[in-house]
Amino acid sequence: MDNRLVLYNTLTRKKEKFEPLNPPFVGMYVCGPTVYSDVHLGNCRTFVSFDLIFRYLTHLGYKVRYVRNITDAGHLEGDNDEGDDKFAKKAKLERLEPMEIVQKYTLGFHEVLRLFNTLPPSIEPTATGHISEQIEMVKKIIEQGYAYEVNGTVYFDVEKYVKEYDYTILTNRKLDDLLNNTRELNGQDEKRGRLDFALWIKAKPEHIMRWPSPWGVGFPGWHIECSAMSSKYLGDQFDIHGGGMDLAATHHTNEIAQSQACNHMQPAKYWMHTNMLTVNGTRMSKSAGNGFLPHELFSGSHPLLERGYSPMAVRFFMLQAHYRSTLDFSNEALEAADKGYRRLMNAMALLPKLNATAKNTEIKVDELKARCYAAMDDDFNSPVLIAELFDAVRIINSAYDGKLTLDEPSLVSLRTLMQDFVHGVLGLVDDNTGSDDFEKLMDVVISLRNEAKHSKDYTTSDRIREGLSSIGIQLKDSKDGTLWNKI
RNA sequence: GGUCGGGUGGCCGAGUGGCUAGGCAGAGGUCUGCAAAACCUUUUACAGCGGUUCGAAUCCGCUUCCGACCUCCA
Repeated sequence: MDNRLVLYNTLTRKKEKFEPLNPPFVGMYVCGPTVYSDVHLGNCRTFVSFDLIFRYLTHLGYKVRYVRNITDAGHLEGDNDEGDDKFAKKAKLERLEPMEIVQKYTLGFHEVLRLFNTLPPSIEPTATGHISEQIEMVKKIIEQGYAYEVNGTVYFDVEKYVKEYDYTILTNRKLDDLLNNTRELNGQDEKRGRLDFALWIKAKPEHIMRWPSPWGVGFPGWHIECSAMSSKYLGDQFDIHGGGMDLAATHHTNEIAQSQACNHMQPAKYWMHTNMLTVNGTRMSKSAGNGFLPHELFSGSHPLLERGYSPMAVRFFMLQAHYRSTLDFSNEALEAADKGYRRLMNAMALLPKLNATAKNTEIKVDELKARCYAAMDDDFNSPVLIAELFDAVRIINSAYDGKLTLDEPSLVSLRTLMQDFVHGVLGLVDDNTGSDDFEKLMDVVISLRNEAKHSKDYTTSDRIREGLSSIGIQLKDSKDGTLWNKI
């Protein structure tokens, strides 16, 4: 097993050597979506990033248990007992039961991630399926003295917590600044401290999603589900906790506090945060109204797009940036990524057609392979990996053109390398191949055109080529025959 | 206002104290019936100003611009 993997830990703000608590097992928890609306591309980026991480850890031989939750309980719009439950609000708008909303957007989420070729997590627990675990955890936190109940609502006592623990460990903020920047408590507020947050919230009469608890009928606060479910499936302490960077300051900070108060240990050894997808330099988000929906991108129906892009081209686009960098979304950038993706896929398609020769012309596949691992070992640096793979693309194309030769071991090694990294680690597949029937049909068309060419009937051969081009099929002649691909 | 992260060539986007990132686009060439594809060659960089250093785009300081978080969002 590779032991040179280094990853950036938000907890320490440094790259650290990856040493799992119980090798070869790795526990990874990633905060999933709140399924009250369509996922947008920014959400997708996070899940594609963690898919890359999951795939690489698995590729290295780790036995990864990847837990990603579905948030389907009725959290409030704000972190206090005001505002509407998002599901109830949406249910009213769409005239559906809250659980119909949950079902609809859960299915949509799965469909989109399937199109992006992400592997399903090992466990995908839902918040509503773990109400009792959450209640148990709240009870334990109260027992430990870090929470208090007021009129059926339970609050986490941050002021007590900060006496023993570092509340701002994840984001390195100063407690005084947090206090100064938080709303004043108003007269009706039940909370003792300004930074206190709800673990369990008393349901108002109109609140639909509600469960009985020791404190009366209510629903869980918006951080407790992740603490409860991660410890249930991965233990009180596990290896990696991930999510979008936007979750670090509040959600993850409170998760750590809850787990520490309950179990007296850091829940995760490594905290990993993925950066935001931006549009014109500004974060893509639901509330800002600049969110692209996946189907708008695939079909090109979004007003800012000139055309549609395939899910795999978009995945490639995302992987060409490092997960901790922002990635800016534009027509030009997508266009470039799409072409690069096709170039990579075309080379992949040539790989089986290559023939080994007796001698190798100075191609050192082992060195290339080492560079690929070095790239991924350095905090999952997929852009550098892709740059290395384009070296392989050049080798493959040159070999196909007969401009260099590969001996049998090199060719086998090259094929394995490309298979492992392009398909296995990057999760890229060719979305442009047709069905078997279609392939056979193209063989017929191409042979007709080649007959015309041989008889110097270029009018006919060009008509075929232009006709195919007009329906998006590009022909590529070479000495060994004619290849085609969809544009 | 506080905390943090950035400003890299036409675009996207890596990286680094001295050695070509890569993709796309542009230019020239090879191949080709023509084209495409492919291959070869090639132009455009590191926000600004100081400092450390034999050497900085890379480290330090200042300036400036941008963004994220601090309020629901991956």
